[in-house]
Amino acid sequence: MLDDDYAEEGAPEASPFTDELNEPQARAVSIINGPLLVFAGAGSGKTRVITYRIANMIARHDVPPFRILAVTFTNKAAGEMRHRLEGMLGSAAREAWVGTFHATCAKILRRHAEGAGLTSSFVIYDSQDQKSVMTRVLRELDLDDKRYPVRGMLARVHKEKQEGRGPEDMNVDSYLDDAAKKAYLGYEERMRAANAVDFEDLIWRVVRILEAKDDAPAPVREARDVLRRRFSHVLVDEFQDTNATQYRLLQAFAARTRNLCVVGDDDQSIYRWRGADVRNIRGFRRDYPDAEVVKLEQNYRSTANIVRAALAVIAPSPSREPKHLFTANEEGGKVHAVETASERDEAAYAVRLVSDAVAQGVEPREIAIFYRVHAQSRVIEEQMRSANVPYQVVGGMKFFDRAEVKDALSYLRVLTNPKSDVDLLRIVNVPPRGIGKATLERVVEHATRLGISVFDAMGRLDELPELGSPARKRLGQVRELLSILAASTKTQAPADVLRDVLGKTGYRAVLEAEDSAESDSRLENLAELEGSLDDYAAECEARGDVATVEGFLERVSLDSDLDKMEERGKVTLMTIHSAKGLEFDVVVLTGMEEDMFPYKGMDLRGDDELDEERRLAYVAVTRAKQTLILTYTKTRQIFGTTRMGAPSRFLRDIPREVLLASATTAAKASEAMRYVDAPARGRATTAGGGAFRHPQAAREAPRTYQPGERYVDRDDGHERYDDVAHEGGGGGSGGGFRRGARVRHKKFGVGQIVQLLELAEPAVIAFFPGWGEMKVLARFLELG
DNA sequence: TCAGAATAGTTTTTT
DNA sequence: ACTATTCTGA
Repeated sequence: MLDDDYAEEGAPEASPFTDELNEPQARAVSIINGPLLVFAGAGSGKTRVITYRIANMIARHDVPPFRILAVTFTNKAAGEMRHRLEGMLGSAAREAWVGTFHATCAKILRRHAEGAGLTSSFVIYDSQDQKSVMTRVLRELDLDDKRYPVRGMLARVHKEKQEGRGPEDMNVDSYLDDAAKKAYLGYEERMRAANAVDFEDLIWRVVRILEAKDDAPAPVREARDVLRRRFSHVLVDEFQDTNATQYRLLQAFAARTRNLCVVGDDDQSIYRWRGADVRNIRGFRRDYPDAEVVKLEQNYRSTANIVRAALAVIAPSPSREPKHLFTANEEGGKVHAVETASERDEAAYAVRLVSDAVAQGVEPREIAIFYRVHAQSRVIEEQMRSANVPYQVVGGMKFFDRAEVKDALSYLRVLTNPKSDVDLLRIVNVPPRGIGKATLERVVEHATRLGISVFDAMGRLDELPELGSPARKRLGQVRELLSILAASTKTQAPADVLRDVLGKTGYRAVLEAEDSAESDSRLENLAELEGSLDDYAAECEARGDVATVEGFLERVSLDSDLDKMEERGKVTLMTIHSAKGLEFDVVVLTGMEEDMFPYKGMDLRGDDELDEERRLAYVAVTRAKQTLILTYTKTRQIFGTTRMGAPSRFLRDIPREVLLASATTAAKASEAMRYVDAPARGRATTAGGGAFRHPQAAREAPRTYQPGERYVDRDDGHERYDDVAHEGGGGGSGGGFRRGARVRHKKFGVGQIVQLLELAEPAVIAFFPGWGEMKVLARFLELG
């Protein structure tokens, strides 16, 4: 299987990176010099190829590890890569630069802060912080936030930055452009005064150093020359997700040697809305016409049926790089498509499925439930909790987004960088110190006028004669307090600094005095934060580094999942976006309805967005190794109102041979109930037992399918099968009680039996309109 | 200054 | 329906 040239290099059998590579994989591993473009299909062993390739460079070709730069988009991917490299090469691997774009650039900027016009204590503003800055800027510009919403303006600024344009480079063709330009200028000015950067800055500032001309100031040129010589081999994963500046960064780092390897899959480009540009892949061929191209097309992850489903989903996508994903894996079970009655029913079904899988011995960590938007997780969580299935939600409200944690972090950030206005303004009156809005506005305005930070303005209160003496005194006290705390930052362990902050500011005391469930949970969260500071310190010590508050803060801003994904024994709930790069034995993909997936926001979405949704569906499907279940509901509560949904077009793209369609009992029962209610409006009732069959089905001869799959046809043109999984329950107990029978309950009214139960006494699950599926003892029911 | 009321705005988000 | 922010009145 090995590439000939590669084999000739005489790999001893024990060498870990020659084993089990197919031909294109081996080729990708063996080409270490010159530009290389690797198309890595889903599940094609990409991570292995990347790590083997790096190992090959170091162990066989004597490339010094510290000359290697490998960039990823997530910390998880970087961590995984580092881990595998260490497994192959031992400690030598630690010298290679393996990290995310942002972490790598942050590290470089700390080192070359002067060349970037920063001081090394700069803070990284997250999107909340950025929003505060922009809000303030727009207010100062007196721009109407109806016509110029904060989010929109911020998005515009980020777009400009991602494409490497400063405010002065902007095209101004409209009032909106003009406003955006002013906002951009104001935003940059505020960020500068705060010694803060956003995520885009991290990349772009390094690019600007690397691309500096010879007339640049000396510190910039020095930094540039150092950085240009820094790496001999550059590699990037998930190349389809790079934006313009990120691509420039890679090119600049690799300019000297041209040893640039990009690995990606255009079919998995799902971050276009965030500035990622798939065209970079085509651009790469243009920029490096001599690039070798390798395609990894064999899928090792999924069953043949899942691969077939995936290919069917992606096939209609236009302008794809030609490639032929295939697998030698076993056929596997069919992909299930399950119709459910409501999002609650859908969630309940997903949870039932998950517990069944666990009961059958599947590791919970090998099971995931996906959804398109995070809002869908709530119902699922409820069902998981009531079924007692341990789960974890990835993303959503993060620990570091909690108000009290943000407060504490803001204190820490102010202590390391008092210029950080967002942080200072967040905590200046927390806990309440009697500093009012009017007072702060005056100080902020003064700071803006002088182009200085709020903290600095607080040190020049004598320039603000209009301030009353109580306000003056209180502001002075805060400044004093912060200075005292800042002094201890230098000498104390990070966790002690936090304890000091919570104590000396009275923050903890206020929460303790409150003594509510809410305040208790806040205190707990703060204790957890202290814990994570301790963990951080321990880690640093193990590595022989000094633990600093700054170091911790950087990690917090760049690590989204400090709360690790590694949790054993838990089922994972997450959006499809966060599932990229992962794999699970069992995947339940929920919300497969038009409007939900493909997602349709408030405005009509164009073809490009639709294509991206399609790729997202492809990503979702290709996460599954063994079992894939797609669920959709007939009705869904959205913004308070109930919406009827049609099955997703992606569902319909999957060929029938690989699909097994079914419906939950509730879905069928709700259908039946609609029908039972219908006679009043003139629809004839078919005699006995036909409750699950739509009237139209009675007129047509049912088509024959495999045993166990009873065909159900309906006038919406879709085909479904009876739910095999739930067929079994309840043999023949109970006189007259049988599936489909109409029953009356004192409280719930008229309903229909969906399942018979064998409990201590006869019981059933019955569907009652307005109540849903209820478990009731038979003695409380009458027939009819 | 603060609490309760009104109101707006609800995608995805590796960093 | 829900929540996170903003407004308003005491």
